[in-house]
Amino acid sequence: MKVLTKHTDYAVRALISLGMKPDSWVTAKAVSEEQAIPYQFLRRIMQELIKSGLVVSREGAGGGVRLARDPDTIRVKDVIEIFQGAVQVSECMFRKQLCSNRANCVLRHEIMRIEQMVNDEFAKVTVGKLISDLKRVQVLSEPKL
Amino acid sequence: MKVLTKHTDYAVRALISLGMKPDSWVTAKAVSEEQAIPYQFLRRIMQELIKSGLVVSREGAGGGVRLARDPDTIRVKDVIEIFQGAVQVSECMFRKQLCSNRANCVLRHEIMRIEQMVNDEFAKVTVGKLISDLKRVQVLSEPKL
DNA sequence: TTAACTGATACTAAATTAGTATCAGTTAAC
DNA sequence: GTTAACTGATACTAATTTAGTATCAGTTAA
Repeated sequence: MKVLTKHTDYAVRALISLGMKPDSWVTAKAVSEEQAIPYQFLRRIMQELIKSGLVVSREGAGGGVRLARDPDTIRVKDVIEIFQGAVQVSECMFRKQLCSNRANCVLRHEIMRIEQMVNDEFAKVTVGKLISDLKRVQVLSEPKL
Repeated sequence: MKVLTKHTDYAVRALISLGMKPDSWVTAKAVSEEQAIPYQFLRRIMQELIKSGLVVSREGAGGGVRLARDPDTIRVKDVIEIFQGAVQVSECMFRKQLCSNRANCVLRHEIMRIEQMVNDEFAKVTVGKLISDLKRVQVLSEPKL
């Protein structure tokens, strides 16, 4: 069971890269090298992130992209929704006729409950949190002076 | 984000059908009609369930399939693992070199945590539980005498 | 002997995911 | 004002997964 697609995975990692270099225009090239993401693929992912308003861009030489807002306000859930669509809340609740088969219905009820949990969890994880985790890990692994 | 594939969804519903008719051989045809599952597709799903030991079959006229054990011991998690593979515990833990990119690593850590939650939840849901939920729903919706 | 079944397996179609390529337009710097 | 370094837009292909179909062989009950 694969939770995140490459799109989402790469997007989050790109957002982390951008979040670690605040107030500067970072090129797609630089991110693609830093995160080992195929350049053209990342470009398309970036364009989605720009369209959705999570990052802003500047064209031309010396241009690039940067986060549009505080990393703490960018949730992994938001990124998932851009690339994989919203976590499905089963149609069951809204369209009664789909529930005529009740075996289907009780199963969906459980699925909905679990999907909601996943949703809530991914809403708690922000790019800001990942960056601070990352910095903590890096400090721990630094050789002692 | 789709949690269950049709394979798993159909399989669970088929198991519910079988669990509701204990001690009798139920044909794939009957299940396919009851649950509105394409017959040939269900047949292949059944064959997987048989191979994996969740159901047993009897060949020939008057044959069919039945649950191999108590519905309370058949977990949705088991079914997911048959058709969608185990919930991925990131390779990150086992192959250190994949963690050289730390942005990747902190993200995976969160994913692993959430996957574990999902895993645990689907382990709690058994076919027996779904059947009892189902019976409860049916009683509630019966017209009063 | 025949009809009702499952066992095994090969196949196709559709959808999703992953990745590539190209050309147009913008900007900084020389 | 030309050029190099960028993003914007968009069209395309390849690989993988998911969904579904079809067929023939073998087993069993009646």
